[in-house]
Amino acid sequence: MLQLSYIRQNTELVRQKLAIRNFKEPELIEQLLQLDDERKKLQLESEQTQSKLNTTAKEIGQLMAKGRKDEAEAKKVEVATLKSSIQPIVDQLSVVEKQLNDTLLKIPNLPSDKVPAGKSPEDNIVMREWGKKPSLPATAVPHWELIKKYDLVDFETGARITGSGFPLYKGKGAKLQRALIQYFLDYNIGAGHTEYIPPYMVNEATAYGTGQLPDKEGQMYHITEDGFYLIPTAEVPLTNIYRDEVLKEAELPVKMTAYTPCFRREAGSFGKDVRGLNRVHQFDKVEIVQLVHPQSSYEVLEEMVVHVEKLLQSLELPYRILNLCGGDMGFTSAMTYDFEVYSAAQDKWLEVSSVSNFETYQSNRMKIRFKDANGKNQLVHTLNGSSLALPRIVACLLENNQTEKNIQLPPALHSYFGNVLLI
RNA sequence: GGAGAGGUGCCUGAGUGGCCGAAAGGAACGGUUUGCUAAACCGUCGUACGGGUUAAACUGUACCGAGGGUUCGAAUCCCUCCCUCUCCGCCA
Repeated sequence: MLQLSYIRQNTELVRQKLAIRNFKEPELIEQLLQLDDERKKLQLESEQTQSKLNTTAKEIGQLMAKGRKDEAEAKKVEVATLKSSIQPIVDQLSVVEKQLNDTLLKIPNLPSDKVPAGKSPEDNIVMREWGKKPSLPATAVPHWELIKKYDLVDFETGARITGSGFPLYKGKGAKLQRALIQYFLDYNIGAGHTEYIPPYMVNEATAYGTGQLPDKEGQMYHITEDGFYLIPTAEVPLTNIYRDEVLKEAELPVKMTAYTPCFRREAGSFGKDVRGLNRVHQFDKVEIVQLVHPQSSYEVLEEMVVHVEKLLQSLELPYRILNLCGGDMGFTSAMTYDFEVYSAAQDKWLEVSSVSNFETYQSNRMKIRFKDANGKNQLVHTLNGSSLALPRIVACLLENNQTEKNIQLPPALHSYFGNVLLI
């Protein structure tokens, strides 16, 4: 969440930036400031009374020790009065604090200066495009047909085991998943990321930390009996590793990576564009997360973009990079680049990675700080990106590399897959 | 799942009702000393939100796993929950 002190000091700027994001409830800012004023007033009042109460309690102790019982009893009456006068203030204070917090949770992150204004995906800016769209044989078919032809993924059985959108990978289809995961992880480790295998379920506090709650409640699978959520991305457990920590400045940047399955309910997305692997409820993804010094976060964002680019290039998949406009960006992001690969048989761009800088939006919730040179605690900036989400990569690999008789994987995968051809 | 023990600051660990935001030791940081390293010595060494100030100084409140309760007063007593450890059971 945003920092209240920042909103207080830069109210006008905050309003302007939220407008770039097409934020629908600008009146929340005004409410927030009013609530904060009220909070301060109540806090001051209750603390002053509490202070008096505390000193009186100490005096009673001293009087008792000296055996001056009557005086002590008189003081006790005094304390009782103070206590009854403080109670309504404390109650009111907690109500206001709750409102304040709830309001703050409803305000999205501020877009950075480089974020274009806009309302919908049409307003995203294509930064660059790489690679040549392949010319496919006349017999070329979309990946869901290739999957059948080569018996790589069995959607029907997956649906029978669980439900639609839970693919059952099989044979070389399963092996390809494993090869890609291994390849992506090795690549990230090579760039200095520490590998983790985190829990795949998280508790409520963790889901709040990265901002999945309360904003995206309906998108996560919820295990109500235990109060857990299935992770929609490794970002959630990874970033929360450092929740409530104060790092040393020298420990930055913290670079992490993890493979995890990801679970998404994607409510309301049924219908279009959901065939085959285009959109599923359970998918595999390798994620990178960084905690960095505020000064370098935008530099790191660009580095992460290049990092993902090189990975896509090694897979020889044509891609383009979008600078997401304010209206299309996620709630918690200050700036996001989306990566889309070209799916030749569908003639479509499919999103395979999203690289974002959250600045202090997440770290403020999670209280991830570092001690700066002056000994002051500052919030770190958090960033993350996919490198990469598998299903659509698989879809493109299959489609773009199909020949009349087989599918030819790019050389980068050979040592991971064990041979050149995928049949 | 059953039985027991326990959760205190960066770490170890003392503290069983007021003198405790918390002893002591270690680590870390700054300094003195020193041919270098080591050692020794001195100092600093929690967080959040307020008040105050140009900024400090200074100051208030809260926090000893979380939430309630008892009490004039709670790290300390009571209740609930969470977590960790040991043993047993079950199980990949």
